[in-house]
Amino acid sequence: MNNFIEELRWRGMLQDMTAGIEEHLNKGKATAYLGFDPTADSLHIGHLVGVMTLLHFQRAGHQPVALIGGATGMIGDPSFKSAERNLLDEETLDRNIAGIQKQLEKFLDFGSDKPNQALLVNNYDWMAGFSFLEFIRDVGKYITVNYMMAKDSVKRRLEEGNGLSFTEFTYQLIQGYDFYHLWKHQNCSIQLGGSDQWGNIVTGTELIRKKEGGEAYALTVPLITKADGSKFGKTEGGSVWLDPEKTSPYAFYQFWLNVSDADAAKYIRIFTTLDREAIEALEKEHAEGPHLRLLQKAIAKDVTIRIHSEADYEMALKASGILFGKSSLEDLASLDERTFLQVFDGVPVMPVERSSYLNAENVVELLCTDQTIFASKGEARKLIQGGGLSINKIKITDPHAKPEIPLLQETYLLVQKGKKNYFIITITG
RNA sequence: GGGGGAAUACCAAAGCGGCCAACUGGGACGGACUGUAAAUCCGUUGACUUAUGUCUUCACAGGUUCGAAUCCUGUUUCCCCCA
Repeated sequence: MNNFIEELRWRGMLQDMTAGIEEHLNKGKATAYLGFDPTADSLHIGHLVGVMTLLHFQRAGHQPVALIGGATGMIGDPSFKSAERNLLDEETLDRNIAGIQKQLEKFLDFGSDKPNQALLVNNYDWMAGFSFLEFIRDVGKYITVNYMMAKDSVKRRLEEGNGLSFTEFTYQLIQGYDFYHLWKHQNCSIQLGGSDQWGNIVTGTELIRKKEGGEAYALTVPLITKADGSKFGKTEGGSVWLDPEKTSPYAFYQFWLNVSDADAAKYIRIFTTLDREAIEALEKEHAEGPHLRLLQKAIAKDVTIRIHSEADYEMALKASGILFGKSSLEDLASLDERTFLQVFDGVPVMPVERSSYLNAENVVELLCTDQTIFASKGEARKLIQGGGLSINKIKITDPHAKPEIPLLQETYLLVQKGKKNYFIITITG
């Protein structure tokens, strides 16, 4: 059994913890929980820090509990949000919970043969039947309004003058009660969470102490930041999801590969399970040849395989080589149709009839068959004149030239607008 | 309520009768370089068109003029000062 706290500490995943937690953990197997909001049917990589925290907890021999906030998700945490959330209906919640559970199984061992098997609980199960009267009598009684108002999350909302609804105000009590419930019924003595959850977590420890004189602990992990100050986990396309339907394994792999040097050393500790020696060796190598981006590749590989699969990783690697390597028409043509379509999965497609392809006066006309690739012919012409357009990896320089480019698989043209924007023209008919 | 000023393309900001599709900066997008990076440099940034031409733009609606983003009238909105 390795030391959970030590592990988090060297990985830079320790933000704050309550006194006595180390001693408590040293006594033997403990149980900790961490909550996920079921706001979507998939987790995104922002959730990954929490998931990894639970993973380390289990690897340290302890029992992790993933709590899905079926009840709290109906309310919305006021922490660091400026406006109240829309309430989710039950049907959506059920779907979201199922999706999230499936993803958690890739990290945590839910096998019942383990003494420290992971558990998945849904606070809706114990909150749904809780009557208002019972709640204010059994829970509300122990926590003063003064205490609740002193929380940063609440204080901020009051100061901003927008106010917050009673429902939101109650959030910390519900979360506090979750902790109490798990403490009471699952012997769960620790709540883990992002640093923004600190206030909510200690409301729980407070409740446990006041209600039953019990001991409970809190531990938070830092919010992930980027060196350039922009928000972590976002691309132009939005969040990076774990669900391959929302973010393709290729895009997922690319996200990690594009992490900046400044962030890579931090992220490899947080998002992979590589041990300290391996990471330090990689860092050393990376420092000698930063352009090889060994750290980024290591993170991308580890995370992609875990979330998706070895095969998805291979595919992403292959796709990246074709898209960004010094690949040629031959490389493209060497792909069989199935692989080609997988590599370019998610790329916008513009269907063109074979007759209009054959009759096209020039490249621009072909490219502007509809608005998929360019909004106007002028735009297409300008880009071509600026040297920014390739078809099947061949740079087009003359907007008036006839589109005499061999089709891939007799059917496809791969259009490259700039370096990173790909489109496929499918010749039909 | 009285007085003054302003409204320009994604944003900021010039232009104040023809040389204005509109200076410049930022952003965005492309190119070169590179590590699918940062920094730097270069180009594009209303639409159409075989470029050197046409069409629609400078709050809105009218007007003056051969000709207006630029002058006049009205409308709307915003800002400042005095009450």
